[in-house]
Amino acid sequence: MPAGSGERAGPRPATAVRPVKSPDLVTIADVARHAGVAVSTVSYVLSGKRAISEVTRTRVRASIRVLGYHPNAGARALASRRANVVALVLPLRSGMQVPVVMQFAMAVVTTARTVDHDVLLVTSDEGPAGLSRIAASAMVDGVLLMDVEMHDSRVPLLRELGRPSVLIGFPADATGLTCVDLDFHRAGQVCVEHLAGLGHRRIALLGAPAAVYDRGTGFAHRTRAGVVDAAARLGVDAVVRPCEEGTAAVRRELVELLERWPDLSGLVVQNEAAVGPVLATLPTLGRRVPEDVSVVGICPDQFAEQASPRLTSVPVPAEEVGQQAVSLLMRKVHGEPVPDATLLEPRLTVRDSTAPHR
Amino acid sequence: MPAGSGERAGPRPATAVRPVKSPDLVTIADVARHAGVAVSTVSYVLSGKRAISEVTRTRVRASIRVLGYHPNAGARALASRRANVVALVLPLRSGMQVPVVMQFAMAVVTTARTVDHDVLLVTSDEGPAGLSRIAASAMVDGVLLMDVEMHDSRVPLLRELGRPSVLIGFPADATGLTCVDLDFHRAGQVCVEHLAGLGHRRIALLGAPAAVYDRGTGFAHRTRAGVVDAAARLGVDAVVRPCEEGTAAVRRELVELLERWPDLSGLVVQNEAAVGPVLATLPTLGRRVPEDVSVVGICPDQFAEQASPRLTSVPVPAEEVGQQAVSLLMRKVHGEPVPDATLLEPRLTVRDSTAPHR
DNA sequence: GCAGGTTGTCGAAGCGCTTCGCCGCGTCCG
DNA sequence: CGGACGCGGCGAAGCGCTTCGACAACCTGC
Repeated sequence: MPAGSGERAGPRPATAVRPVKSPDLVTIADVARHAGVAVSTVSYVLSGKRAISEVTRTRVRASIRVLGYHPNAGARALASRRANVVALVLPLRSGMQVPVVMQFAMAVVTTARTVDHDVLLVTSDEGPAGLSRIAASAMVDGVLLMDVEMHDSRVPLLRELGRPSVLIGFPADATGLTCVDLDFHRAGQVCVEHLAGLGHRRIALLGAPAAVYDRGTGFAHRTRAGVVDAAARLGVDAVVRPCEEGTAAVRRELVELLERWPDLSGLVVQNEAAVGPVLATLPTLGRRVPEDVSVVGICPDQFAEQASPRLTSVPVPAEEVGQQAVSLLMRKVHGEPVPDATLLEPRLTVRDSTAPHR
Repeated sequence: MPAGSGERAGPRPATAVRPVKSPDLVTIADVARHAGVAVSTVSYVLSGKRAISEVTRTRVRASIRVLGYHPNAGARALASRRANVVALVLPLRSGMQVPVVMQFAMAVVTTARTVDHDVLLVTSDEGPAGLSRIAASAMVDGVLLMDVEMHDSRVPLLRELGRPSVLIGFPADATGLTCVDLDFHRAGQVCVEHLAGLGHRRIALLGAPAAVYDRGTGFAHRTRAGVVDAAARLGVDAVVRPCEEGTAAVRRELVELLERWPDLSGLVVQNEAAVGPVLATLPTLGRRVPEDVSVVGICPDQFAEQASPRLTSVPVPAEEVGQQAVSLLMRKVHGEPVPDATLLEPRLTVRDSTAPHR
């Protein structure tokens, strides 16, 4: 070793040290040498795929810690044919429920980390090519697809790819696919049941923006179906309408709705961005919440809590969906069988925005 | 080829097929064979690092297309010591401006793709360990850090890491770091200048939630400073207050503010979640917008457009910041010099929520 | 007509890791 | 007491790619 190369009394504060070799580099070979064992032994200590004696194991672990060793991801992927990375394919477009998407993403990342995987963020606007690239380059072991539409162009591709995948949301034809989502159909029903139970006989669903329905996004359609179903079954009149975002649009919609059906007394709102405006606007139209009109939201709890009055709601359990999705994906990656469909039961939380019909 | 191995009328729905060879595989060797050249030649065609004759090049390209070849990312990373991936480190916590963050993320992904890079999503709640792991495992060529705080614990670490990095936001001590952001200080000034120009003599800044200030988040502090500066310079009275999210909190805040300073006629709102409530609440307190009170927002254009009245605002140019960040990062990755600080000039768009003081 | 460049292509040596086969032990059993 | 076996460890063969040096073949210009 060149004398005194390790320490410097120079002015530089950090970054010093950096032993002998080039920038990064602490390879498994370094660890092996330091611990006085073979490279393969270190590998086995790490993977646990073969028995290693207690004593060697601790020695190797110590060397790893001392040297600050982290396996090179590329090399590992190459040799093991496992990248320990999953792709998260997010839509990138208007009308999507941004905070919910974010919650999903975060839940996915967090859960993935607990099983030693990282997350590659892919936008679907790169289209099929993006998916193929990711898959073919073996960058990822599996794919998580969000915001799936009823007739989603990515779905057939995904089938061909033959890579483990899990969809968050349901396409029209889910054959051979693994899907997870809140049971929106049931969620729609639950909202109506709640309102009907309070005696409301005419209700409205204020849904996602029209573009979302046109795109055939599953959750919107399924919620609508659930609302219509339950209404018919319970004998209440339900009118469903898409709703654009923005205070002005919401006001317009409400005015029209109340003009046409003055006896409207229950509202289901499935549009995060509309919740605030709806609650703010109703009083200005002479309808108090909940005295005159009861409002149920399908939106994150955070919104419901912050609204005033606090909103009775069915939250989208983003966290839970994200966790489920990752754990299903991991099972597929490991070749285990998984159920095709996982529907999470909606839970309605009663707060201050709903009351019995007068 | 085994006769008829491609199609199967069997009962299994998907996952079938799996032609001849093992799972994935179309390697560079396959391409070379198909094109009748050496492996290295294919590599050079791909990278353009050596001259290849027109004729060979097209032949190779054709083979690549025919076989649907995509280079194995792991192998490439291993051999070239380049992962072609950048890490995007996002905060995961309350009080953050979710839609803006999302916009950043999307801009980053999109821009990264244009320079042939992918994006690994990392949450900072894994802490320093996460960063070290990512860096040491050579998964990424560079790091993008979002939502940087004034005294951010990740910053010293980042310095030591010696990996190319770019921060979105500014820490207190930015020595040796590359940072990009909207010039929030200037943004605060611009808002005040606009209001002062309209004749308003007492204004308030309704800022981010208190937690954000406590955390020492740069943009909040810098905006506040800008507001205070400009107010002093222009001789207007400015009061600054943090503001929690939620309709109720906003109302409380406004009531208090107006009680204490009845002559308040200008409001700067830097809190996406508060914009709607503020505009909805002011009229109920007997203040029309913009006749009695002028409101300027620092928030995404989308919010400003959807508000009613349409909000005069300084948007956070997430798209531009994202692009800048990526392109700076790429230059660092390639060893080129880059400026330490990139401050984007704020642009104020006048809409319907501000008017001359009466 | 030949030294000295180009230009285009090839072969081979790794990059850092996993994994397979092998082997020297100590144990257990027949 | 010898063969079978499990345990703990080693060495080496790749994984698919990039890159370096070599080297034909083809120009130049004197």
